[in-house]
Amino acid sequence: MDVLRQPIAEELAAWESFKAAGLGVDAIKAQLVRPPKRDMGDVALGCFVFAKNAGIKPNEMALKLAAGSSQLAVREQQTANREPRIIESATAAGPYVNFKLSRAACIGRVLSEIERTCPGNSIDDAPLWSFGASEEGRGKTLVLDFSSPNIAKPLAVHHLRSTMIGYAIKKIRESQSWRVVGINHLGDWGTGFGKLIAGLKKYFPEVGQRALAGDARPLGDMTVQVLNETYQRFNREIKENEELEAAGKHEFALLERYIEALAADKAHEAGAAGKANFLIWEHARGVSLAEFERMYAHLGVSFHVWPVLDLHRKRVFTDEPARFYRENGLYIGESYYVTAEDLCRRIIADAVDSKVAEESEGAIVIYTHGKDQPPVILVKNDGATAYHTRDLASALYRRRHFNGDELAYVVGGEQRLHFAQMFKALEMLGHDWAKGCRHIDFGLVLFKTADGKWAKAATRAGRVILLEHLLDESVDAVRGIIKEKNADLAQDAQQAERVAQAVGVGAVIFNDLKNGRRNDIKFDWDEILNFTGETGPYMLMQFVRMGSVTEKFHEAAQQKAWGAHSWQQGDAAKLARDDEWELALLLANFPEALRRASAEYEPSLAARQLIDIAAQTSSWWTNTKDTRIVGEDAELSKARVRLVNAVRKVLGRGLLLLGMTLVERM
RNA sequence: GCGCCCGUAGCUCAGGGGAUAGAGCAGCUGCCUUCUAAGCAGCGGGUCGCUGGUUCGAUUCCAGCCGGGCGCGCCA
Repeated sequence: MDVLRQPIAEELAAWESFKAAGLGVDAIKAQLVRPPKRDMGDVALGCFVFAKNAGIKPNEMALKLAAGSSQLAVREQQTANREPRIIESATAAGPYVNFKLSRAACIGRVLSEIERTCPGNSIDDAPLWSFGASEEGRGKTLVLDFSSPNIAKPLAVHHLRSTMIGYAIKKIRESQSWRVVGINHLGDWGTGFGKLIAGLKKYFPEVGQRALAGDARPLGDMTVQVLNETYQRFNREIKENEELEAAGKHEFALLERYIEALAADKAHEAGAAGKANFLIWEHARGVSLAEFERMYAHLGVSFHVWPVLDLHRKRVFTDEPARFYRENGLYIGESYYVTAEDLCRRIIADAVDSKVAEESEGAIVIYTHGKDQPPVILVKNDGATAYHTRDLASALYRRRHFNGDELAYVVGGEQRLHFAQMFKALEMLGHDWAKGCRHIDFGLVLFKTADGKWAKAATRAGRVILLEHLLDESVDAVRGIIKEKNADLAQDAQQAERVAQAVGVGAVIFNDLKNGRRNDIKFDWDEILNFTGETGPYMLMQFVRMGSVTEKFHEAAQQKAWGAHSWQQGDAAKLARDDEWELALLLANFPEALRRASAEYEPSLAARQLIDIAAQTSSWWTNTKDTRIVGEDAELSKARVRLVNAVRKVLGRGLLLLGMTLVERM
């Protein structure tokens, strides 16, 4: 209704009956809804609020307002040379006024708006389509933390959630003119890495030797998988041998001391052992990043290491920062904040000086939620910083370097307490911008346990599925379907593979984004590899169909000399069917769905609107089989293909915003 | 135990102070000489967890209870 809501409200505001009631455009706009049944009308105006303010009953208000329709004939004359009038009639129905709209006028407006905002017809033009854009966030910056996996661990399905929810939010926000800085807050610091180093030295002595010798690749060809197994093996052994715990802490302390020395340009004083640990850590980080990169490439996501440096260690950020931030996020791992501008230390000093923090059990803590709730730990009893400290530092950094008006964190709901504490701590430290901090939480990925219940992923219990495995299975299933159903496409092996990737990965992405992000996801192979119904492949299917009808039109146009792109002159008045009207209304509503998706950090609101559009499209497609969309009647065919084009662009635009890849055939 | 999140059709989920609560999956029935059937049309399927409260009106808001999940000081 969005493209239509404004003009409808403007028209109504000009009615004498609305003027008499003192109702302006905005007040009217807020009360416009769709009636529950088609035969009631096209839009309804709820009169509850107006009636309350006027001190009369809603039914009476509805009657009064509807009476204004008697002036429609007069209005007709006044608007004779302007845009065609939209409202055709008004009837009071209980507490509502139901309006019938001029279909031709409305569809004309919707199609024109989509055509105006979405130039070009190829999928290469699609990134420029902007239907539903707004200026809401112009001049404002959102710093968006998403994906943020831990290094030395493989990416599992639950990482997909943060990555794709975050990526979609980034694109959706950008559509509302926000500048969005995506940040991949790599989990690359903490005592865990001391344990990893200790484990590597214990089980693979050559790693320690190479590192001591200054080898920059002490891990050789080790994979992330091996690193992860080493870490787990070491952890298992800790349970039997408590001394290993201390060994891990020791290795981490060496590493932290070294990196601090490095930042202070005193690395030579830090000793060989620290440097060796640093080399191991740095290599492990590199191995992990290489693996992440492979996965991100599949998903179409890109991050750059921050600060972006050239060989001479000068910032060579980019000539086009706006574009850079649109196309890339930044890797700023936790480790960055250990040394960055001394932020951690300053936060600690600040908290202690202002008496916000206090000493407790050998640690320095902030009680954010009372003494009976766990505190934020700034300094652990072994003197090391905790992850809270680094998170606080990162918030300050983001605020300072990226001027974030909002700082948002796309992180699972298990960490609700953590973020509540962190935001509260910022507030207690006097940072009033903490009000602009948001935890964008999402549900867990659950797996079936041996006794048939659903439970959180657990590597040890074998309840974990690697992201790569999931994507492979999905793409593989799509390959099979292409072979089975589209022999033409299958013959072009290269093209078929591209399509299989786009559709297979798209299926996984759409499955993740179509429902509210806070729902837990029950991982079920049968469901995720079932491509019927409200799925990614279904969405792409409708997009592809709209493309092939357009091609069909061009063939027919050539044969019958209609003119190659003559559909662009299609007359909206020819679109008289109910399903065409319904479709136009759904298209008109897309901008509002986008706006809400942006405001609520909820991609599913956009995805749902797209599902409705796709379903209505598919129904229309089948129900026009008798006359065909491209049929004998030139004028009807032109008008319908004009609608086809609009649907194709809105679907294409929406799917791109969700992070999917478009295809021409499938 | 405390804190937070969640209970809508057999399953997975939309919706949300207002007009007869909607989809998909699964099941059953039809529909491919014709623009892609990864589709469409139809059928069956509901005490919106329970009990109170606020309201002209509650599935929606509030409280309590029941059921499920997550979190709960030095892992991140």
